[in-house]
Amino acid sequence: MTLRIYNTLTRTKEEFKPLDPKNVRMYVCGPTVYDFAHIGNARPAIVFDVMFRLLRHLYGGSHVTYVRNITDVDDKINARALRDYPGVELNDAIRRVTETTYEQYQKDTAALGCLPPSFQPRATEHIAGMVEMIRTLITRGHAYVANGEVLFDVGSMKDYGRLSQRKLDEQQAGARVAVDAHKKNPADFVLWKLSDADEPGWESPWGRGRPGWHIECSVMSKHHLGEVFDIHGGGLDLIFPHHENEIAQSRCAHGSKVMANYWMHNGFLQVEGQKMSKSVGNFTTIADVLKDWPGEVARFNMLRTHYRQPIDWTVGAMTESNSILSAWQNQVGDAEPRLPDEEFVTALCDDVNTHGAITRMHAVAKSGDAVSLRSSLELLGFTRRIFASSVEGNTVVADLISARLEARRVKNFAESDRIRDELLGMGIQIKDSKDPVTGELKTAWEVKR
RNA sequence: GGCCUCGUGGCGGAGUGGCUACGCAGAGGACUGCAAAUCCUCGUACGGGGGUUCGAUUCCCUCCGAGGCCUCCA
Repeated sequence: MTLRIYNTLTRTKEEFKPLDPKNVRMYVCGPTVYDFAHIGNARPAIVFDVMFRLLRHLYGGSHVTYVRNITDVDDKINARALRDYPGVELNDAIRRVTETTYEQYQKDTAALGCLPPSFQPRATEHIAGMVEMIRTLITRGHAYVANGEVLFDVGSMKDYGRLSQRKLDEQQAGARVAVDAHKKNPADFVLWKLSDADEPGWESPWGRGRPGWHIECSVMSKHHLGEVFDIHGGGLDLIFPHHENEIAQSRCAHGSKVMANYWMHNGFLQVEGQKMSKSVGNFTTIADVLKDWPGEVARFNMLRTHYRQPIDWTVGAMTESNSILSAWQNQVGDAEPRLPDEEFVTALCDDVNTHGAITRMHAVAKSGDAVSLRSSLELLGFTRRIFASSVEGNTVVADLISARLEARRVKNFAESDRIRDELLGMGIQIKDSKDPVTGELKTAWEVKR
C-alpha cells in the first residue's frame, strides 16, 4: 500500500517515504491557549488525528511519533490574563489562563475522538532550548541583535520563501510590511524580545525577555523529532509566515536542506456560508458544537470533506452527518473490528481522502458487512456508539415500548399510537419490524433530533 | 500590487479525456392497522467564451464569480 501526500513544498502529490519506517515522525502546530478553541481549530486536530491513525495502521502502532505543541507563551495570553484576573500576580494569572484553556482543549479533542499525541510539549518548558537555538543562529550569522530584539536575518538564507513561494523583493511591493528602521530587511522577524517588568520574561544573554512567535516550534520539533523529520502539518494560514520562519530557523540552525520532508496544510472553514468572526456573531467554539451534537457527528461532518477543501459548517450538513452515522452505528451494533477492507485503506492512502473512504463505506454498509464497516469506522476514530450514553438503560422507554407492543397485539391502536406520540415527545423515534421467521413484532428506537 | 485556492444535479460532495460516483433530501412502489424504519425503482449536473482533440466536466487560454494569504489567526 503506497501512501501519497500532497506536499505544499512542491505543490504536488508525492509518494510518502519515511526517513525511518520504525519511527515515522509528524509535528503539528497546536493551539495557543488563551481562549476556547473554535470549530476551525478542530479541523487540524481531527485531520491529523486521522493521519496519525493511518500511519499507525501502515507502520505499526509503536512506530509513529506525533507531536502537537501547546503555545503557552504569547502576548494574547498576557492580555487575557490581565483582563480576566485583575489584581492577581501576573505569572499566576497567566498560569490560570493557560491551565483552564489547556484542560478545555483536552476535553474538546477527546470528545471529537482524537487520540492524545505522543507528546504535547509546552513552549514554557523549552525556553532554554530556544535560547540555545537563537545563540546558534547568531553565531552562524543568521541573526542579529538590534534595538533590544534578536532578529532573524532573512537575507542570510538564500532560499527563504520557498514554502510559500514568495520572493522577498516582490513582497515589499505590497508595502504591507511595516518598515522598521532597526531591521536589516522588513521581513526580518523576532526571535527574542525584551520584556517590561509587568510582562512575563526569562533571563537570557540578551536580557530578560520572551521568545518570538516562531522559535518554539523549531525547538520543540527538534527536541522530540530531530533536526529533520517526516511530516509537518497545520492550517493553511500558517504557511506564511509561521512555517516559512520555522523552516528558516531550523535549517539555518542545523545546516540542513529541509526541516520536514512533507508539509501538509488543511483548508479553512466557514460557518453557514460566512467567514467565522466575532463581529459577525458566528464565532462557534467546539464546546458550543458539543452542546448540540455528539462529538462523533462533528468528527464525521469534518471528514466528509477532503482536508484541503474548504468546508461550509452548517446545521444542514450536521443533520445529514448525524443520520448517516447513526444508521451505521445501528447497523454495526457490537461487531468486533478487524482489518478494514483494502479499497477503504487505498482511499485514505490517496492524500487522506476521507471522503473517498466514506464513499467506500456506503458500499460496504449496503452490502451488509457489519464487521468491515465497523473496522473502517474504527480506523477513522469512531470507536464508541453515539447515543448509547444518553438513554441506555432507560427503563421508562423500555416499559413504554413493551406496553405499546402489548396494545398492538390486542389491536388497541389508539393506545399504541398514544404511546408512540408520547415517546416522540421525548425525542424517541420508534422503528417497528417483524421477525421474518417467527412473525413476532419487534420494536427498536433511536434518539431523534 | 504579489502569491494561492475554488466554482459539479434541490443540497452536500468525489472523480474522470469518451462508459453519465456516492450520500442527503424528493418522487413512485413493496411492506405496515397507520406511521416510522427497511427494501426496490427514478432524477442525467459539471460558471461564461474560445482553443487542442475524432471526442472535454476532465487539458490550455481567457473572462466572470467566491474565498484565502501577504499583519496575530487552524
